[in-house]
Amino acid sequence: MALRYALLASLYESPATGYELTRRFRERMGNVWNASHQQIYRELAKALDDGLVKVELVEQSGKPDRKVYHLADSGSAELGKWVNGFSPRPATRDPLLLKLFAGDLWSQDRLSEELSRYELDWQEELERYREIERDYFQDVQTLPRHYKLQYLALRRGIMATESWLAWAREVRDVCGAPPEGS
Amino acid sequence: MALRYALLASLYESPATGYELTRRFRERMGNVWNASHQQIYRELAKALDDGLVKVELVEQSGKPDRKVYHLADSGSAELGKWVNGFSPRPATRDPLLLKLFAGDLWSQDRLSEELSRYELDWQEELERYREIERDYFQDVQTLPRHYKLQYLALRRGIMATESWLAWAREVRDVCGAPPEGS
DNA sequence: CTCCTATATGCAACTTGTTGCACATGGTAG
DNA sequence: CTACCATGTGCAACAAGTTGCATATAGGAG
Repeated sequence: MALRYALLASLYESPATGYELTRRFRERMGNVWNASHQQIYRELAKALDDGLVKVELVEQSGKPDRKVYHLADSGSAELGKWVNGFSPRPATRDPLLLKLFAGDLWSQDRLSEELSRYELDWQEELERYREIERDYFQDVQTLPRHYKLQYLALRRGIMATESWLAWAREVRDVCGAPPEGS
Repeated sequence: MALRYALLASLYESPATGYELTRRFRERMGNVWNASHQQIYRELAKALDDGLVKVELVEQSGKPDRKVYHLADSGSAELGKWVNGFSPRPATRDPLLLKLFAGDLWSQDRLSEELSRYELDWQEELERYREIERDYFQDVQTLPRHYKLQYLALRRGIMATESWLAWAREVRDVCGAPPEGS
């Protein structure tokens, strides 16, 4: 049911179309929740069926009509119940770490190569996050609680990515695989 | 297909029954891969069907026979191919972070309470990891590569958990929710 | 004596996530 | 002129993960 709550939580911020929700997940909430547009459209239809959201049709010329989804009263009630309940930690399933257990089959060069790709990725992501931090969260203590909490989600993204980068350095230390430029 | 490779990787270490694989995932590889016993038995049957593993029946009195699975040649070949290919980063879906986006519906007390539960959990996990580190990985540089890589998986667990704990402290700083004993 | 835990296996139904495809148009890059 | 990208919606098939149940025995806690 968690995707359902992810959608409700995003609609709680502001009404949106399935397309916009897809972008929010990809761009602003990538660190928090992921879902494809197919999954989102499917789940929105179900939530509509269950009366948790309402739709407003907005006609457009050329393109298909926009279906703007709003949170219904029962929707925010449900969301409230879920948010105030306890959620267990998500399970980890990481292919990169898994490969370490078949290390003898993994050539040192390929490990190093793959690690470099990940590092580039993490570095880029970290820079994106830091930019958002600079641009939108200068004076955190003065912000209303709502934005403080979103800031904390961003901070989690930053810290998680930094932690991966620090780990990558340890991998190179232990395995003697020097970074790209050395 | 990734669960399949998780099983092959674990069998690459040593042959095991479905039951033992379940325990390995839960105890030693919790940080890397998770799967229920139902999922594991189902996937083992499929892998057997595809000729990637072999079974050896070991009779027992009282209990059901043990089915000890071994990696077949085609199994380690497949595993080798997968390990040396590139795996994209897994998507994140974290209910705790998601709740931050519906912050107005989340009472300060419940946030603080839930955070405390997570912190206890992380703390315990961290101690378990540190114990393993102390007991089995004293002289990392002298270990063969195979164990070095497993050590790095453990290090990832330690660093990830430490990072979560550091984040929890930031949450308390920003939200003014003091830790348990204060 | 009963309940719980550990060992050891598995089926069936359901939910969630992925992948490939489809349609419709306007703008921009080559 | 053509190909791709952005907007906007969705179906269908499949793979993966969850939840509930079932079976069988031995040992320990209460």
